[in-house]
Amino acid sequence: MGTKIDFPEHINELIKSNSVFKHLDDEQILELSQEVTHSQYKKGTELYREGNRSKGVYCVLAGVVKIFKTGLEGKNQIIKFAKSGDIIGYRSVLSEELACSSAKVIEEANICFIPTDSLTRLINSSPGFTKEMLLMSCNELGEANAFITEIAQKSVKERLAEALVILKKDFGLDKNRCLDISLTREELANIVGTATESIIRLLSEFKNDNLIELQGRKIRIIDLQGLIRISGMY
Amino acid sequence: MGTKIDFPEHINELIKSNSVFKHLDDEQILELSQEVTHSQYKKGTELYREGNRSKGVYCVLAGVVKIFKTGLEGKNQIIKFAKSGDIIGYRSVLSEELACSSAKVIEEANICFIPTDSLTRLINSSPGFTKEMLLMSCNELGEANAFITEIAQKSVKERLAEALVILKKDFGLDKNRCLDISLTREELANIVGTATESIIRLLSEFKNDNLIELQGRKIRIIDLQGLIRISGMY
DNA sequence: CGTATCCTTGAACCATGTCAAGCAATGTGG
DNA sequence: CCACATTGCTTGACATGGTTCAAGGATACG
Repeated sequence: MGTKIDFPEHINELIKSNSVFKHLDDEQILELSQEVTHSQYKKGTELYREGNRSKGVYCVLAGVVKIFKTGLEGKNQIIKFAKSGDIIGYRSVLSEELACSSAKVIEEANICFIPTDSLTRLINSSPGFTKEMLLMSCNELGEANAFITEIAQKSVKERLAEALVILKKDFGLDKNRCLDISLTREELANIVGTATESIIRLLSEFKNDNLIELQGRKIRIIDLQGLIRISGMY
Repeated sequence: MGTKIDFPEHINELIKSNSVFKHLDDEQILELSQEVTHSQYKKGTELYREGNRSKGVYCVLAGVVKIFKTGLEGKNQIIKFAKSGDIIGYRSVLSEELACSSAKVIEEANICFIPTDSLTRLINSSPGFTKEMLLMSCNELGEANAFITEIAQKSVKERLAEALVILKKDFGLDKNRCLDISLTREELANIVGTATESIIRLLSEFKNDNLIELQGRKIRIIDLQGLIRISGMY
């Protein structure tokens, strides 16, 4: 087993991180490995910003990045979180448009960067790669459509309950059964699409109803079924 | 000029309808033409339904189809309208999942159907086709993300104004400067994500403010700039 | 030309946003 | 290590946009 060619460790990790790369042959990987850069990013780093020209895509190997759009009065809407295995920023690169969202590191992250030209070459030379990208895009599209319906039809309380359930699914729980992601109240509000104050009041309501416990930003899940019931998921 | 092979007329129209087909060679088109079916659908026809297994994709040559998701209390959220040149239902086919939305004809439509197997073969044999599909998917993804932010942050009034502006852009105006698409108040509500009554009250407010005129389902656009200003688009 | 669907309006209610004020936690420079 | 600044959190009071319910009128379509 093992690769025949001795690629840098971050390239091996990159390839393992996402199935889009699985069809590439050694030659394509070699070429790619000479163009991919790799960095550690601190919390708060902005990877790209809405309205700017994209220079390439980012592949998250570790850490967490939030993807968001800024509305009229500077209020942000979080579209998704990217974590290990996620590729972000590809939409504007492929459509050759300005970035339509911003990306900011919210947990120290380990990220590879693939320049536009390299990505374009992969698309043109590897049908398998393109096909995997297409699948990825379709999956995100399905999630986005579900999100639209949810935000349009459910109450803030239902949406918050669902957000907690989804965060639990995506990031899991630590040893204390707390959500393994640290978000400010404002960020929670920017997921749910509501005011910070509403989040605070609902979280404390959930606490009173013995669904969760709170210690600062730590949210301990006590009654997952209860949250699912409130969220109206099925 | 003209094609060397004499394909059925609907196949020629299909190929002209959308750039995803532009990279196919005569052999691929010939094969496709033997598998594609073609029908006229009356208003109200259901093409597919949320939760069912998809058998293929639909290419709209003429008419209008609404794509929507049904929420908990039977309330629908319209995700998009498909018209001439649009391909629908591809997400679930490619992801091999059950359909996550429903499609219903709202204006008599002329539609080609491409079975799953044919689509899969095209994807596997034509990198150009796959690439175009990827672009299409990315564009829809961009629109979906914009929609999320809008519905999460804007008031019902702003969203209705924006919906009218977008309908004007997508469907144009007839000779009387009326929107060239006929929607019930309920359908408008299902786009905007609100109650039918709210739409009625806001439409009549817009009428009082000399932005639009109403004659049944006909909506005449009087002051497009005014609508754009209210919508907060820029 | 009757039936079903759609549209409209009023009234009451309430979920949610907004504003204001104070506290807690965290970080920074002297 | 303290003082100060900054940022985030919480709570209360209040305003209001939007939903819901109910009832009657208009319109579309077979």
